[in-house]
Amino acid sequence: MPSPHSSATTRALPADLFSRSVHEVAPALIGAALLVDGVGGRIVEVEAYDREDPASHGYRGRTERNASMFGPPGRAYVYRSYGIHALLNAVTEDEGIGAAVLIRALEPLEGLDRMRERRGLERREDLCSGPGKLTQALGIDLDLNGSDLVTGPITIEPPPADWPPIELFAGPRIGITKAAELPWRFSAAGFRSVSKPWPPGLRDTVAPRALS
DNA sequence: CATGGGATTGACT
DNA sequence: GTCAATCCCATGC
Repeated sequence: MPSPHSSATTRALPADLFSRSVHEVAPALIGAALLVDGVGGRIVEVEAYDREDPASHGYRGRTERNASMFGPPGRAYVYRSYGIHALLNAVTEDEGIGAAVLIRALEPLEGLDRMRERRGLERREDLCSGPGKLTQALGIDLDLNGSDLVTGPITIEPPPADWPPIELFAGPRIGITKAAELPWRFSAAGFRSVSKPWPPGLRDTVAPRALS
């Protein structure tokens, strides 16, 4: 429920944010608000996939499935994982370049009742603690592949000013076998909603970067 | 054309 | 800890 005096909730992301390097966009999205029709929360975990990354869907070029990854920045790349789950990415960098940020976890903040209905679960920390869980909780499916992340229905906005600052961690990505050593997973410290805990000794703090 | 693996999750031993 | 659910795509014959 944004008050008319709260510029923080209506402030836009930098217009060119998604056109920047995926390695800049990924940590910048930690802490941002992700919403679909009033349901969503704060992004607490992401991973970066760049054009030269063997683990990226874009690595071997454009296919029917990954076409939106090569489209304009600031769009959604939604694909079906393991034949079952829909996973959400934010497309980055110039059109023609396959690079995207996988959204891996949210801290649920808005519309928790609808999340619980869709997920068939009660516990808050289980609602959005994984890339397939958050898409189910927010009702994101393949029909939103290619949709605009600024105009919606899926929107990503900067964190409202009254949300506390976040301590950012970087570490290895999850669930991949190729290029698994690259520290391109980013998460917010102190949230139970991250999809998996950090292995001890495999994390480093990163200075949070302002969205400007 | 057949096969195998994957940016996952939930149920089960 | 193991395993099955099941779609897209890469690889190899």
